Amino acid sequence: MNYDNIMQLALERGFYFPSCEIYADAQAGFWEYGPAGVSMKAKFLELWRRELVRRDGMLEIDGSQIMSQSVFEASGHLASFADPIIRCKSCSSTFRADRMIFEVSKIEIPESADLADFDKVISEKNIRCSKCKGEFDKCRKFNMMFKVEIGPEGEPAYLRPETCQSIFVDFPRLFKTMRGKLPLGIAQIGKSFRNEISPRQSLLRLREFYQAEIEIFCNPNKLNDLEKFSEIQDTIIRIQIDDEVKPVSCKQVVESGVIPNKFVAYYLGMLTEFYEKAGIDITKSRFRRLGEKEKAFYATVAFDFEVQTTIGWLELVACNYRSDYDLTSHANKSKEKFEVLDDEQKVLPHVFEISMGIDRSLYTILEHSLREEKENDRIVLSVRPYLAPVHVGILSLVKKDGLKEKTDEVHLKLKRKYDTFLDHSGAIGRRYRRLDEVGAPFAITVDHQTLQDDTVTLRNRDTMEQQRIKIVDIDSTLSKSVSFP
RNA sequence: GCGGAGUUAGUCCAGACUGGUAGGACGUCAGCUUCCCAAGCUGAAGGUCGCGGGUUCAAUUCCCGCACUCCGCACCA
Repeated sequence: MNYDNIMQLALERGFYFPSCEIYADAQAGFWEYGPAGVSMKAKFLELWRRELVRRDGMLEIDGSQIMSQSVFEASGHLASFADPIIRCKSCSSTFRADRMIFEVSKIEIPESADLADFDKVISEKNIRCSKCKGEFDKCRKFNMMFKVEIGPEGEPAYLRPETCQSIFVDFPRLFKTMRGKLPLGIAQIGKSFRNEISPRQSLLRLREFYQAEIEIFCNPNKLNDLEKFSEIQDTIIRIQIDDEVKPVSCKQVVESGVIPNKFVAYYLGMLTEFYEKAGIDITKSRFRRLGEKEKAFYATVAFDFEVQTTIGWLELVACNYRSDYDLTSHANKSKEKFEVLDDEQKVLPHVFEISMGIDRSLYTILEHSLREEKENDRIVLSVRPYLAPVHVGILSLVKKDGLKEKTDEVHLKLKRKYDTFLDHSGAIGRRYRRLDEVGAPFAITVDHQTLQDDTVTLRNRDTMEQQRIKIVDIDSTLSKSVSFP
């Protein structure tokens, strides 16, 4: 199913929809999660906690979304998270100054150079608009961070453009108080904000979006000294080598030197296992090593985890080896000490980051899970049961003869523990179809036989088959079927 | 930001050229019927036709501006 099908499902079934849509001044790039979206997101994040945070013994924090200016002076975002742009005075086309200059004059100016340097070259080389030959306005910086003003004096601060800065800033306290030992993972789920020039495609390019980020602090001298590597050494990851995606075990990928060390391979393997359990079609995924030009300014080695969707390859996770870039910067700026003891030696940890886009991941799960079954005239969202927005539909075959009351009783027993949907009205087939579309893996139906022997039918979403089970056994049956792996 | 196409009920769309405040399908709700897979019948609710301005006696329709959505370019941690 394609992007449009997912969009329609999202709007009709309450997965997500545009923010502030009743007002004309609603801005692009902001979307809301509806009930089904929230339910699925919560379960996805629970899986993430299980498969990454708890599995690897990481710490989880929840930091402020607004952070002080100093943080971003140190992190480099104030200077580097901005593009020098020039605008044509006559046709108002906007270009990146550094690229325009390079194309025309072959002079390379780093994008972080002073604005005056760009203006100087533009006037010296008489660079004109490539569309209309018009003159350019003065070069200016477009910073993608949202600035906010704090208090009556309007002190400057920023909405964080990535969640991880809290983790770096908090690292000294966390390491001391949580009795940290390297390697130590610190994780965070939260919102980040980027003033994208042109947000697109609903959840895929947002101005306000969710990230699940993990920063693993490690001793750079011990990147191949990792006992737990044996856990994932046979896990197959799909990695792009010379334009070809090959499935290779984590062990092989290190031995062949495609991935620089066991440490990185370990987390890429773990990430693959996570997405497999999240129901993404792993055969449509790849790790792609980024070239020098594509990498973020803080990364020394970067792998993107990408998946194939109907609108092309989509980046779900950025895995960056950030070395000591962040800790050194924050140490210099704040005078705080970031060195820690590892085997009686003082080291400044390096950081490997797994930066996941939650919204994009959820979209991909929907796209990889939604299918149309023409023979049964239905659309089915075959998500993993433990991620389903609704675990179980609870239906009365008909309303009368006391079946409604009996159904309500069954519902009452289940609704605290499971995400249920109670439904008494309409044709039974239609109610099953509706549940199929929100991905409910099971439906329980109370019929006339229920009144005689306290049994109900349990319908399986994917097979449409039913089995009859005792009411007292519903809980244990469901419990097994919808629990996390 | 540029170029193109759009925006009408929860969803998908018709209507407009020829101005007189809207219609279908699906969905939703209620009732009857059926009694396990979108059946049928009856009825109902739901739209200031994206927003603002202009022309006009009258604008969803014509004109202008803006926003949003989609596609392409550019941008993109």
